[in-house]
Parts: sequence; C-alpha cells; structure tokens
Amino acid sequence: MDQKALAMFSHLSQSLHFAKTARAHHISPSTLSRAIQRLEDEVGGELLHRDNRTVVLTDIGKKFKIYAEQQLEQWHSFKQSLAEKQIELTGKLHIYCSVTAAYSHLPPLLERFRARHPLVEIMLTTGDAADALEQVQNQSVDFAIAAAPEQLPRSVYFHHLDTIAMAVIAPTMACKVQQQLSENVLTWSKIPIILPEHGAARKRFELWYRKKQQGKPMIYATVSGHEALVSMVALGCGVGIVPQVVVDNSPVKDKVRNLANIGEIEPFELGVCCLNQSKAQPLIKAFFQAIS
Amino acid sequence: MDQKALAMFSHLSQSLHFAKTARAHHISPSTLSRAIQRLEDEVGGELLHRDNRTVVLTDIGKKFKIYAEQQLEQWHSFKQSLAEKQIELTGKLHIYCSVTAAYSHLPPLLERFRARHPLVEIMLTTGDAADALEQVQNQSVDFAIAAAPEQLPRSVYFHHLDTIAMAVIAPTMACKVQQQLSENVLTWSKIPIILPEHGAARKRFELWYRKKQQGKPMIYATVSGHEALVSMVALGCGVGIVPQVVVDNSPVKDKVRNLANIGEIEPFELGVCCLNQSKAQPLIKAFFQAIS
DNA sequence: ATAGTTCGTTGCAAAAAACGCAACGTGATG
DNA sequence: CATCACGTTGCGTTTTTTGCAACGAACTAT
Repeated sequence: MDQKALAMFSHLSQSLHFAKTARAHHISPSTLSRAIQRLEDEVGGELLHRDNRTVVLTDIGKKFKIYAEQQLEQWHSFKQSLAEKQIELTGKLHIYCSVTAAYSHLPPLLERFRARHPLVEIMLTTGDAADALEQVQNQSVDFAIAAAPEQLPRSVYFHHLDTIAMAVIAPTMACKVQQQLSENVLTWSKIPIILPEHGAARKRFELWYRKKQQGKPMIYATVSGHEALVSMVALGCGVGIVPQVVVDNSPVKDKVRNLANIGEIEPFELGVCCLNQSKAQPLIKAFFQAIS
Repeated sequence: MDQKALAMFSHLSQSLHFAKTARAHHISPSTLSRAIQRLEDEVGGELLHRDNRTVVLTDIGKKFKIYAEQQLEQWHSFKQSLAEKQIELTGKLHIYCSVTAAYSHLPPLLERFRARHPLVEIMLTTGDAADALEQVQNQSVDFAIAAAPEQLPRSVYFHHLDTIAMAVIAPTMACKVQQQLSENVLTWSKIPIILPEHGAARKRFELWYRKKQQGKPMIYATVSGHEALVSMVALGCGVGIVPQVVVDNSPVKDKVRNLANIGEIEPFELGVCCLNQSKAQPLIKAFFQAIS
C-alpha cells in the first residue's frame, strides 16, 4: 500500500495489461502480479478480474482507482507544499552528461532543481556516454546522466529516466544508398553503415546486426557523437544507427528517413547514476527529490 | 508509507514518546524508531525533533500529521464504503471463548461482524481460557478469544485485542481478612488467598507473589472461573487475584475493593487466535476484516 | 558527587518480505 | 495442430525489517 503500488495499480487500471504496466515500471510481470495481489488482499476484494484473456476493473477496482489516484495526488501536493518551505541549499553540484542526453533530458531536470535551489552552482561536463560510469566511480563528478550498462556495478545507484528507442536512418536524397535500399532483396553486407564509435548505441547495433546473419557489415565510418552521425547520413554517405531522440532533434531531420520493418533494435535505458554512498549527501539527495 | 506506519506516526505525534507508542502498537522501540526514520526519509525532512530528552513535532511534522490523519481517515472511509457492497457470506463460524472474555470483549466484535454478515451462523463455546489454544489447534473451533501464551506456537496466528490489567481485591465487609489487611505490617503468608485454578491469571499471580519473598502463600481456595472468585472474595473468604475487567463487570463489585500499592502485577494480552492456515478461509478472513 | 533511571538510537543476526527467472495453464491465432 | 500471448505460481536469491542487547546522553535521588 505504498505510493509505488498505488501508481502501478493506477497505470494498470488504464492499460488493463500486466506486461505493459510492468515494463513501464521496470519490474517483471510476476512482481506486478504479486503487488496487485497484495493490494487485493489489503482491500479485501478483487480489484481486477482476469480471465486469462482479458483484464477488467471490478466495481471495487473502480472505487479503488479513484481512491488510489486521490492518494497519489494528495501525496504529490503534500510534497509540493513542503518544497516551498525548504531551506536554501548552497554548494556545487558536478554533473557529467553524455552528449546525447545533454540537450534532450538534462534541461527539464535542471530547471526543476534550480527552481528550488537557485543558489546551488551547477558544473556541467559533457563527454562520451561510455565514460560516464567511470567518472562517477572516480568521484570526479557527483552524478552522471547516461545509458544503463548491462551490468550495473554494486557501488552505483541508477535512477531511471527514460527508455530510448533506436532508429535506423537513411538519406532521403537520391544517392547510391537510396537505390540499394529500394531493391527487392536487401543485401545488408553491401550497404555502407555509419556507426557510433562505441557506447550503448554501438552495442545495440552489433546485437541487431548479428541477428540478420548476413556476414560482416560494411562499415563506412564510425563517428564519435551522435549528432554528427545524423549529418553524415543526411549527406548520403550511408545508413546510420542512432537513438531516435537524436534524429528528432536534429536540424537535418528532414533530410533523413527512418527505415521500418528491419527488425527490432533493443532500446536502452537512460538514467541518472551516482555512487550509492553519495546518495545521503544533501545536494544529491535534494537533486533526486527534485526530479522524482 | 503504509497505513501502519502512518498510524504509528499519528499516535507518536500525540504522545511524543517513542516507548509509549511502541508499547501501544506492540512493537519494540527500535522498530518504531526505524519506521519513523523511514517516513522521514520518504518525506525528505525531519518530522520530529528529538534531543535525547524531549520529542517535538517539527513544522514539517505538523504538516505531515495532518496529511497522515487525513490519509487514515480516507482509508477507513474507503473500506467503509466497500463494506456496504459486500456479498453475503453464509456458513458456520465456531468460536471458543474464555469465560472472562465472553461478556467483556466478544459482544462488540460479534456485533460488528453480524451487522455485515447476518447470514453466518455463530456457534459459541465457552470454557477455560487455558484450553483455548488447544481447541484451535484441534480444529475443534475456527478461532478463540483468549490470553496470549508466553510462547505462541508457530502454527497459530494471534490478533491483539486488548491489554488486561490484573487486580488484587479484598472484601469490604468486616471480617478477619479485613482486619489483617489493616495491620501495620502485612504478613502475606498469613492472608488467605483465592486463586484461579490455572491459566494466565494464575501464572501472573505466581510471578507477582515470588517477588514479595514472603514464603509460601496461604491458598484458601482455587476457583475455576473468575466470576465465582469475585463472589468468594465478596463473602469475606480472602484476598483474590483476577483481571480488573472481571471486577468491573461483577454484580458484587460493591462488596470488594482493590488493594493498591502492593506491587505491579504484569497485565496479559487478550486477543483472537486461529490457525495460520485457516486465515485464508472466507469466513475467518471476513471476521478479521470486520473487527480490525 | 555518583549510582541509578529513563530515553531514543544503532550494531548485529535472524526472520520475513519482495523479487526475477523459469515453467505452467489457458485461450486465441494461423 | 502447433504456436503465441498473457497472467500466475514454484523456487532460490536478494533485500528489507525486526527485536535484542548495548550505548550514550540527560535527568533524579541519595
């Protein structure tokens, strides 16, 4: 009966789909199933009737949905009312940010934080996403915004922000690549590909390409920095793999197009990470409070 | 941030005393301390300022108190609104009840339960409190109302109802006992004592008497059934030990008086107990829902 | 003074709760 | 008929919670 369980129920009562809600909250379906069972136990009745094919809210469930959302709303406004009375924090907060995330995800976070703690000096370092964890573990920075690695080190705390979909893009202009793509049988090994130098996006590509079993890819270029990659694709150099969000924000997005039906590329998770031991520090604690 | 934690905070914010609130909720002070720490962590600020001598609500604490009590109230009224729409349960519910508890604690419980489930047939068996657990473990009854034993068997679930204070009572009429009690130096070993045959009350007496270190007690009579005991005391046979609640409800309560300043007798815990494995049964579940 | 109390907190080990994985049963789909 | 999608459950592991004992601080009584 904590906020988390109520939020999950609220989401589920809209989606009526355990797997989707579980994904949205980054838990396994079984965990969600049990969380709902716990709620039903506490309420003392069935909240959702599930008959192996469909999920529907029961009468009790409908009432509880209202209750749950009222609850969440009240908790939120309670926190809000406290935020106004907070003592002013001062000091420096050193943030490391992957270029990818810097312009898409950092601004709203910083905005919320600065609104509450205007006296805190923010030092922003941008760099390669792959180095983010290292920077955090070095204690060179207080925290970083980066993709979640496959294996999160024990000492690092990761707070999820967003799920980043990957996109395969091609130029829209007439060029050799365009021609190859329009052939009936796509021969991937002959299509020039432009890749990020390393990092999460690169790993996602390798995984995706291996599934195609079409021999070695023809790598036209590797680029450090996703934005430049979009430009190269726009110029007609080849097909590129980048996070969708980079495409959406690119000034040349009209000159590239997404390729569909070419197999799913696994998205990656973007989040804020810091050392577990640093979570208690006032500034870092305040930051997490502000953004969550 | 569950109902329990909020209730504890609410109580604590009134008592401003960790030990008292912990006792009231049947947990250790350390558990309470940590529960409050968890709340403070979730809220993101100190709720109660404690300086090793005093406990006071902070500003945030005052706000949270309002929030918490609103929460509890809403939860309660939500449950209330559901209770009206409950499906009718039918069947038999077999209750074993110690005589002591039968007239003091059972009626309000049954009343609440019957109001919601009028079709359930209730079978009440009264008997010695000491046999209650056995009856439950035998599955002779669905549940029992009885004193908590020192060692609760693993298989048995115990739901606390009340803390029962013990009383030492003497006749008010002029008699030999009365005379003995008015002497300057009380010689306990010469005062006739009337005791319950066995059970929690008897054990409490033995503990209490041992502390006095006055040799063997002079046991005038042992009685099975507390009510009869009060009568014997009223008749002037001796001094008796019974739960205070028995005295209060006795028809002869004017003919006995409490002895004070004779050392504390440890109270015992009265509650509802059933087999852990039976808790899931609809009728038993409904009963616990109705009474809690 | 000083020994004894009363308080709330913390280290620690044990118990309980929550979690994810894998397997399952059940309808729908092709 | 095989396959798929979906929610649930058994099971071993990890995380969280709990009570006991010990502690330090601050009053009280002798």
